[in-house]
Amino acid sequence: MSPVTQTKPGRARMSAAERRAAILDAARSAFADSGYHETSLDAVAERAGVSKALLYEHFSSKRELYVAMLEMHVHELVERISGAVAGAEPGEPRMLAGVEAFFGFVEERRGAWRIMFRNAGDPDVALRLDRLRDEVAAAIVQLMSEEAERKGLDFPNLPEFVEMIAQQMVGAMQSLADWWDLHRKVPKEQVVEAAMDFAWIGQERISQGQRWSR
Amino acid sequence: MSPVTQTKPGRARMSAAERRAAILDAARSAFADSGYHETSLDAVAERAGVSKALLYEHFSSKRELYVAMLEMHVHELVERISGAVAGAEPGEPRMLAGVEAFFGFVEERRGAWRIMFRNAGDPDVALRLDRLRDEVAAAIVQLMSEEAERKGLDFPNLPEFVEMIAQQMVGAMQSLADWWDLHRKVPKEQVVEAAMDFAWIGQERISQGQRWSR
DNA sequence: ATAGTAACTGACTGACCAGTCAGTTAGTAG
DNA sequence: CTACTAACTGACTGGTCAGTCAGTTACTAT
Repeated sequence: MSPVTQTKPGRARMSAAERRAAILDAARSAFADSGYHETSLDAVAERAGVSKALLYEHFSSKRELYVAMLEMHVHELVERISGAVAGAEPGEPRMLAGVEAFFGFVEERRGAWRIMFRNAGDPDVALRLDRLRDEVAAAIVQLMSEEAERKGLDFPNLPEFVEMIAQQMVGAMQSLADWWDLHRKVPKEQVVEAAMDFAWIGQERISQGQRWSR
Repeated sequence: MSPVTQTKPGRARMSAAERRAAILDAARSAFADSGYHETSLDAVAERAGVSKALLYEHFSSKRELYVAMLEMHVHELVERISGAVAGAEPGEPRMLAGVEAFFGFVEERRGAWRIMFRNAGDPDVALRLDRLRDEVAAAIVQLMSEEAERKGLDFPNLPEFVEMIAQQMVGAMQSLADWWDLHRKVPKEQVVEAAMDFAWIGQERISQGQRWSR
């Protein structure tokens, strides 16, 4: 037996990149459980199986760690949606693809979803998320405009109008996702369907020039 | 001149009820500025022009103070909406009344709105707000069902379906209100119109049995 | 006046926690 | 084997802040 160089099990030494990834993962699960302010870095360190000091070898502050972790998931979400949208035919199939990609993310990355839109807590972080929402809304505005042009219709000339519709679509999806998070028994297809029923129909009628009164 | 009993100006002694109200008001403005965690009770006390110890004569903890303040505004919002809804004819006018009351609140009570849905921060507080959202959604479900019955239509039998539509309506309004908070130049009527265009049309078509595909 | 009580305060404490530092340990190049 | 470096740690600190306490001040009833 050569009992030399024996490291504690589970305390394997890792390369910087591996350790960084492990810390990000621990951060995700810790923050998802308790929110930003309620989670101490000691708790994150413990979950990652390292000392708190090591966290500072990889991230220069609590906020930086949080933001790096958040950004990772934001990036994934954006990639998934924009990939799905880009690969679909214009019009209805495109919207369906986007909606499905979105709810797919929510389904698979439950923890990530919670962090992204339910725990912000910190003002700066909330700001970053607001920007994300606005980007998504802007993308929707873009698609709706193309759509309208394709059909030879024109939207109400009021420039804020389309923006307001897009903001509502984003809010509706987000709210539905939150609800779903607490009602997981409902299968994804039904959720997607409800989203399409509500948002697509509303949007489509509006783009045909129909308004609520008269 | 009778320079006796002279209190420092602005440090007037008040009855318990007056002081309580003053503290709640200071709390609203302080919390609205910086969020729950970022606001210290010393800051609230200073804004109210009293010592921190006095806060504890009226509220037994920071959270209790926050919740009391929140509850006050939640109550006002609920009253305004339910009052407006109750006083309107069923169907479209009813929804319009509700939407108008809602955006009226957002317009007049800007600070309150921000506190309520933008800087919860604390998990318990977020829970209270979730419950509010669910109550509102439940009320919408109720109205939609009555509406459907009145018209002799029936909604998709799937019980979760109506719930999902209602959740989306709530989310859409909330999101639009947030957007409006940053784009105040847009007049209320246009915001209300956009909300009605999106949500009413979507809801109405669905209640006529129309679905997005086929 | 005087006693009683309700409003109010300054000064304190104990816990928590982000962030630091002076090291130790384990791979790895020569 | 040795020197070098990169991964890693325990123990500490300084600041913040919710919550407390031992009072003081002003109003009110008798």
